[in-house]
Amino acid sequence: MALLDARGAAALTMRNVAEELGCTQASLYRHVRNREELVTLLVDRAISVASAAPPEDADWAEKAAWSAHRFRAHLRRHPGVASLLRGTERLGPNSLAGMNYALGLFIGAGLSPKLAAAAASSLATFVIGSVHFNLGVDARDPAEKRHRRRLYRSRDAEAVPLLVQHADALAELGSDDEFEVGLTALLAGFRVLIENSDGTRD
Amino acid sequence: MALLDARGAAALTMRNVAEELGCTQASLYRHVRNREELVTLLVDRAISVASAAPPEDADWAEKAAWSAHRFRAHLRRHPGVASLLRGTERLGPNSLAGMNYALGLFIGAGLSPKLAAAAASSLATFVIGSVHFNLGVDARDPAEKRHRRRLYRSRDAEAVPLLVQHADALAELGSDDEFEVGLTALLAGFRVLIENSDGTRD
DNA sequence: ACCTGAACACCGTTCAAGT
DNA sequence: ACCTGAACACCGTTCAAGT
Repeated sequence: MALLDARGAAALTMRNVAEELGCTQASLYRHVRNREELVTLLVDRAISVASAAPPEDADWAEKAAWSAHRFRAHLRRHPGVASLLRGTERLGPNSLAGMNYALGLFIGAGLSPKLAAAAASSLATFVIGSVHFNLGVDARDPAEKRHRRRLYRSRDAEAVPLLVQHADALAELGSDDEFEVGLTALLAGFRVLIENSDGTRD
Repeated sequence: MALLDARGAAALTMRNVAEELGCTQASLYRHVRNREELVTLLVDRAISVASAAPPEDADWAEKAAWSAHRFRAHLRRHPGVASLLRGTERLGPNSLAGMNYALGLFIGAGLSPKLAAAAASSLATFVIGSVHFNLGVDARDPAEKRHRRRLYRSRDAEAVPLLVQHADALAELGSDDEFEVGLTALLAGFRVLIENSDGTRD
């Protein structure tokens, strides 16, 4: 994990891990089936750190938002972990615990187990996806902002007129704002879903 | 692209591409700066195929849903492309055209350019994320379904009681349902956003 | 200009051999 | 049981040399 944080996902090779641990690469295979398993373990551990319990005095939407923010913040602080996240690694014990928690949250809010699971999963998809697609981009860096604006403005005004026209607004939009809008929309959508399924309940 | 579809992302090596093209690996670097550039070009081409125009007689939400479904379907038919998708590769001409289209859609629906960009970006994040995190999982396969149910049911009932309790419902939930719920929620949330920003408009 | 052959510095994984 | 050294079959990239 130290290696991953310090030198990034690309440096997480069996040779480097072995060196960090002071043994040969071959010995690692005594403790871990292959590199894939090592990655799974690392990801699951990172998830455990990220999933603390939200404040008790809050409704489901506030709790969901709180957890989503915390999870995202943790992943952004450890970009190496984020870049390792794939669909196949949701099976570790800590990932499952997180899923169990989210499921309880949405069932408590009034959704059926199936809908609750879909909602929880969608939320996780969005959080992880939004980190994943903004890796290596620091939105707060002014140089980055200028670069984005120049990029949009220099495009072909015939092909993508709106990008050119609104280059300033687009450059201004950081990944934080983007995340906030998406999260708010998703939760508002869940609320609509809850109200609708309330109506059709027997 | 043929190589990618036939043998997957892992087989997309410079040596294999060279062999497919009937030349040496070294010659590839005459046409492409490095492997990264090759990937970017492939991804952008795939996006162009996926982004056809939705039917004219539809409101913004129907159009957005139509495009999202089409994009997702295309990515699922070409898993190799999906697994190559990263945040850094949204800069190809076709990706930008898609972004321009989505921006127009949400501005037309009544959002400010900034909010429209955030909405478009969130939607893309969700679509790509949901494909990404379900790679290699065929939800319709009954064996897969049984396997999921067994997986949930065999967990520790103390640690993750809800997963065990609702194992059947969770196993039933495929990635299609999951996507549908998330997409609907996101669009419903955008609608709320539009109504609110209508009210506060000068 | 474009291509080749050969090399460089890396990977993940395996396995007989040691203790 | 755990570790080592050495190898195997791969990577992406570079570069002098050819045409």
